[in-house]
This record gives sequence, C-alpha cells and structure tokens, in this order.
Amino acid sequence: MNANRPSILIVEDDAQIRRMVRNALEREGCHVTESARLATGLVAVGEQRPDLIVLDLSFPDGDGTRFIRDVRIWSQVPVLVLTARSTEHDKIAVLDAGADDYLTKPFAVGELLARTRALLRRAHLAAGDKEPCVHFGDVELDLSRRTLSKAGAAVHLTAMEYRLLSTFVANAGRVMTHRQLLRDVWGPGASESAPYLRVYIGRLRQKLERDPAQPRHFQTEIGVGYRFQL
Amino acid sequence: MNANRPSILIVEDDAQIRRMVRNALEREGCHVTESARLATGLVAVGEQRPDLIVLDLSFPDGDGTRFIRDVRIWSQVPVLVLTARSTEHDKIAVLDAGADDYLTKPFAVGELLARTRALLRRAHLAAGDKEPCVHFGDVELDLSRRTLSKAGAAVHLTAMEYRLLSTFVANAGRVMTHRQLLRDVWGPGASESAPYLRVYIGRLRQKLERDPAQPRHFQTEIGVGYRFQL
DNA sequence: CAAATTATTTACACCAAATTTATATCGCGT
DNA sequence: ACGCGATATAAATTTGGTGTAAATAATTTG
Repeated sequence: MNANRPSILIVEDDAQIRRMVRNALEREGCHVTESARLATGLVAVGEQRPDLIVLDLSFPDGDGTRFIRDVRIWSQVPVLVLTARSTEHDKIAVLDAGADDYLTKPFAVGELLARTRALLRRAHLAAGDKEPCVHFGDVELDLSRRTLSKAGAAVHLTAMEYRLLSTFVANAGRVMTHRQLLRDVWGPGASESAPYLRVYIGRLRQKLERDPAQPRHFQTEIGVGYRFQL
Repeated sequence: MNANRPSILIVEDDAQIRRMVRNALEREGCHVTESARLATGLVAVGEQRPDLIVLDLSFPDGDGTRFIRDVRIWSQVPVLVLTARSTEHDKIAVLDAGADDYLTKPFAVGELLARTRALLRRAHLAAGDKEPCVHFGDVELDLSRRTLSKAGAAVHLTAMEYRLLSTFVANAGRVMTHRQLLRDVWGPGASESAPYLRVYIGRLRQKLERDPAQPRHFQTEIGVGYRFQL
C-alpha cells in the first residue's frame, strides 16, 4: 500500500455497476482503476499492482474463477468477488480458487466498502509495510522502526533526543521557539527558560550533523529558537 | 499457526450451532475449542492463541462488537462473525470494529468452511512464513518445529521465553515498548509496568547471545522498550 | 570597540531505569 | 505429598540518561 491512498482495480463488465463502485470507493479516498474485460484486467493487475481487486464473476470472455487462479500464480493481492451467482457451490469454488471475500448482487454499497476496508486492513498487516523514511544530509530516519543511521552506520539516540528530533521533523523548515520545543518535548510542565534545551541541541548536532561546528540542519535563530532544515 | 492443524475458537451461546460448527471444522482437520460466553471467550483467546475465531454476535452477557474491539487491542487474529443480525448497519459496524468476515444465519456449512479457509490462507501469508527458519548470530530458530539451536547445540526455551522470542522475531528491527511486549506475550490482562519482562529479557540474552554481557540482538532502548535485531 | 547578551561546549552529579541475583509461588507429574 | 521446573516477585547493584553549572565562544547592542 502506498502509505497514503490504497489503489483498487475494478474488473467488471457492467458499466453501471462499475461506475457505482468506483464512485463509492473514490469517496472513501481510494485510487480506482477499471477494466471491462478479464483479459485487460489481468494485464492491469501486473502493471498497476493494485492493493485490492473487486472482481465480477460473470464475464462474456471467460471465467472469473480462472482469472483468480491466474492472478494467484504470482500475486497475493486481496480479491473481493462481486456476483449474481449465489449458489453455495459457486461460493465455495470461488473462495477456494483464492478469492478473499464474496458478495452477491444486489449488495449494499456500505457493506461493500466495509468489506474492502476489512480486506485492506488485513492485507496491510501482511505487506512488509515499507514505512516512510526521512532523509537529510547523510542521515536516514525510520519513524516506524525508530531507527536512525548516519552514512549507513547506526546511531543511537536517547529517549529525549529522539523526541526532540521527532518534533523537529514534524515541523521541518519552521522556526520553533524555545517555549514550543520545551512544551512539545518535555511537556507542559517544563520550565519556560531552557538551560538544557541548548544542551540537547548540541547533542543532536554532535550525533547527526556532518560538521557539528557548522550545523546545516539544526539552525539557531538567535533570540527566537531553532529551525530544523531537511 | 502450528504448521499442521489450525486451531479455531468458537464463541457462541447456542449449543446446537456450536456443535454443528465444531463438527464441520473438525472434519476439515482443525483443532477446535469452544466458549459459550463472551467473558470466557476473551480469556480463551489470550490463553489458547487460536488461529481464527468464529464469533456469534448476539450474546446475553454483552456485545460482540465490544468483544472484537477488546481482542483487537492486542491481537490480530482473524475473526469471522456469525449472526442473525443482518442489517447493513450491523455489518458495517462489525467489520469496522475489526472483524474480517460476516456470515448471516441461516448459513450454508460449506460456505462457512470455504470462508474460514480463505481467512486462514490470508492470515498465513501475514505470518511471514517465507522462511520457517530464522538465523541470527550462531542461533538457528525453526518456527515450524519450535526448535532452537545455538552453535549447533539444542537450546531449550520455556513457553514464555519462546513466546517472547516469537514476538521479537515477528517485529525484528522495530522497537517494541514494554506495553506492547507485555500485551503480545502475557495477554491483555498483563500489568502495565513490567518487573518480570526484564527478567525474561535477561534469560533470552543468557541463552541466545554470544556474549550476554554485551547483547547484540536483544538491545534495550532505555525509557522505551527493547529491539530485536536479526 | 567594548560591554552585554545569547549560545555552545564540557564536565559532573544525581537519579531513574535496567540488570543481576536471589527467593517465593505456582503447576504438574510421579 | 513430594520434588522439579517454570514463572513471578523482591532486593541489590550497575548502568547510563538527564539536567545543572561553569567555562568558553559567538553575536548583538550601545
């Protein structure tokens, strides 16, 4: 998943349903693409690598079950099947072919959305979710793992140092007054004047700046505060 | 998952349905346990760590939606909801509470089985089952056999030690807070502050680190938690 | 240019958190 | 009931993060 908007591929021959599903998903904030035929759908899966597929079964140009099997040969993308065929045998065949969920027409749009959410949620757990990394200078910061490396070598930050860096990253480019920094990092009970804030700035510079004597990323605004520049 | 038989917990107050579901699942080769009430079900989840939960919604002693939320606080086990309530609003609420699938009574047993298979299949992908073996230092860990060896010699871990190691391996490279570890290993009822978590860290280091005095793989992040580094 | 203000650095002491060690409790099989 | 191993608690020790203070440097102001 692209961290932000999940991308969803609709494979469905009925243009009306296609539009309805697309609208609903886009209102949810998804990025939606469509295929009207199984053959083009299979290509689209390979090209777009969607986070989820909404698939109709009944096609003129082939069998949806076959489509699922073809996709499953090389991809584990979640598949939600949407169809008029509702015999138990159909459902079992489709689910065992590799589909993740099965919704019979007519269906409620709200339920469709809830089921896509559930599938995306679960698939997200599986995906080795590549988390957003912040880069500046020769430093790489992985917020999710809470790891930090400078020029490839791991760097250790203490709890306070890390919190300070976090608020800096969250407000990159912006000037932060002493008071703001103290509140964000040390809590509302922190003393107004900061003898120790300066010490911590120094420590971050020491650990992260290429040349701590001439800081590029942790700039001081005399009389005001500090600015973190990416 | 125990590599061989998936274990499934049924939380359902109706004895008749319970028996029917149990029989069906056991015929599939699953190991099945039951709870007749939500309260005992929650305990069972913590104790047995099932691979999947089949949950009825309508209980005399509380709300199934609440149950799902309670479980989701500390576990990602797949939940298949089985209920008579079938309004769209119900379905959406339940799915968004964290359920993975929703089947309305009366249901076909074959479909239930197919849906459990689909859920187990998907959850199994999440289990990071790429490699049954994990290596770090001179340690070799076989998740499927639940065996462990250091420099070729077999090492025995107690149940708790193994659970702790498992959650570490599942989140390798990531910082785990004390609270996260306690929840994952000791269940939701664990006390927030952990006097004994530290003892277990020490034991793992003692048994698995090359030099327990200078741990390479079980790193401590003071004031935060621990990190397992492969 | 000198004085005043503000920032940086270094060193150090305190204390909280982590580790170790020892001890009590529980569960289980014999 | 007994003993053993696993598990949890408690106490003693060590580590290292944290904040303070003093010394030094940089910057602004008169």
